[in-house]
Amino acid sequence: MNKNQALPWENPRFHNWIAVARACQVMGLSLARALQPLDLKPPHLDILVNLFRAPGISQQDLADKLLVGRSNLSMLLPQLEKRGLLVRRGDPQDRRILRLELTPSGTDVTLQAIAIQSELIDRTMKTASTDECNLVGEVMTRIIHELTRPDTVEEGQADEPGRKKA
Amino acid sequence: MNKNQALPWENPRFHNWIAVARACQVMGLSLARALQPLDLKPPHLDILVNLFRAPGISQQDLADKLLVGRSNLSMLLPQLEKRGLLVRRGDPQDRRILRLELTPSGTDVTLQAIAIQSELIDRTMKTASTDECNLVGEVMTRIIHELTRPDTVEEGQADEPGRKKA
DNA sequence: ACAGAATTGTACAACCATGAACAAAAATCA
DNA sequence: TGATTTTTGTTCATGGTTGTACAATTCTGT
Repeated sequence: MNKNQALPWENPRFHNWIAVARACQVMGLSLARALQPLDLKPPHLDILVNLFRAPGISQQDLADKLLVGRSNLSMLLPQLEKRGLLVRRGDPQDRRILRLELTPSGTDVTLQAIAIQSELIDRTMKTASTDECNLVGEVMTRIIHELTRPDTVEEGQADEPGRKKA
Repeated sequence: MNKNQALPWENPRFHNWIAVARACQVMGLSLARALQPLDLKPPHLDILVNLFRAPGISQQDLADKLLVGRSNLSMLLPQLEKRGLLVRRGDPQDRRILRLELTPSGTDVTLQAIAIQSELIDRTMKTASTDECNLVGEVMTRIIHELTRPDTVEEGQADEPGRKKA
């Protein structure tokens, strides 16, 4: 039991990551509250932003970007479509695919939501200098690459988050 | 509409935070996979670790620490109790309170889970130097304080995450 | 002491997310 | 061409999370 560090709380890597995780959690809660007036939740915002930046994307590609399952989108997208925020148009070239696009009203809501999120993030991150901020982003990018390296991810045939890339 | 920054993608604070959020997401997915052999999910680990560090804590205090609702714990704790990982003992001083404690078997599982999590975090954070790592943690701590400042949180009387402190 | 307020944990309905099984369409390959 | 495999999206059962309503207990103020 004592051949390696039994309790990792004095390990800087460990407790510093715990701080990252907690910051994400409180940011998520704050964002959820800030989005309430628009009747949106963070997952909805993720969808809308990706549609804003990549109009015409398919549901599968969107699921890959968001790291969620296709079934998730199959449940959420009809709701947003009924609210008139987006449309799903069949692709004549490949009739399996539904291409997603924001409606004008959806674009409007998306811009409002982005403004809310941006304001929240800006206020929050003002506690760090630009240099610190950039360093944090750089470290996080390295972490993402480390965790998505194909040889450390090796996984099965699931429908769900983190599939093998075509 | 153009009185402020319409699209914040060239804002360093914004896109660097997006990197933080994504890193947390992939870390969460990796942790969930790494915990599968123990038949635990990240929320279970959060509970066990807090019981390990604060034996005898009440459900309410635990919910406050985890930033989840009491009802959440009322659903999860009986499962873990049935698995023999913890016990809920009534407090003779205050008969409303159930005090939580790990069983020996629960302590054993918790130590295994912590080892798994610690290994994952250590491998991941090795992509950053100790100084970078500490700076990240410091920035995150500032962010947490900013987001939990009482005057910016002002909220209602909900049962759920982020209540006013007694 | 006692009435009203506050706190702790539970029960339940609603919603969200996941993974497996499925149908339709396209790609592959003999 | 025709058979097999792959890809895309849906459906459904399961389980996780939230918020509300509630019973039991303790606290507060008079």
